[in-house]
Amino acid sequence: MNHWLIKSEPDVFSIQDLEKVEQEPWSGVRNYQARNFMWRDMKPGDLALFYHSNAKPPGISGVAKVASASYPDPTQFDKKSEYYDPKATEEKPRWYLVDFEHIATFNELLPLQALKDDPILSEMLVCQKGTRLSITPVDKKHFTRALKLAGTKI
DNA sequence: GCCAACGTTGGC
DNA sequence: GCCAACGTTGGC
Repeated sequence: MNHWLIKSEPDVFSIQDLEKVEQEPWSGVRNYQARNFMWRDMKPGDLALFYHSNAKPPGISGVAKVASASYPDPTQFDKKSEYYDPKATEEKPRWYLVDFEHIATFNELLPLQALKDDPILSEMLVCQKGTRLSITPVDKKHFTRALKLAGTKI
């Protein structure tokens, strides 16, 4: 099983939103590296840290689970969508996504600063300067450590 | 609001 | 295929 970190701006879609809807298609990813992770590497049952970016403060807010195989992101075909891609066709889709299912919401956000202050978690990609990828692979040891610091068991 | 980092676009 | 210009991300 692989572990991941997925970023979302809480103003747009937060862990609380995911908790409400229970499951959500991760649409709108328009970066090839992030797409490849979803399309090629994510498997149903994989677990992801849910990270709030552009938040005050930013940090990990909970855990989600990959709940589907990958399939074409329908918003790429929708002319009314802000994620519409004129170069994508139904025959040759460009963008793929998976569904995520809510697993846990942390009692308290695990802030980015706490990740940076931790000798183990500070190795994570999200702590490195200039890492803008919205989906990154995470070592199991980092995933486990984050849950421990958050005081959450799943 | 600033700005560093970095991905994408398009002219050549 | 190079690379400058441009746009976006996201912490601060």
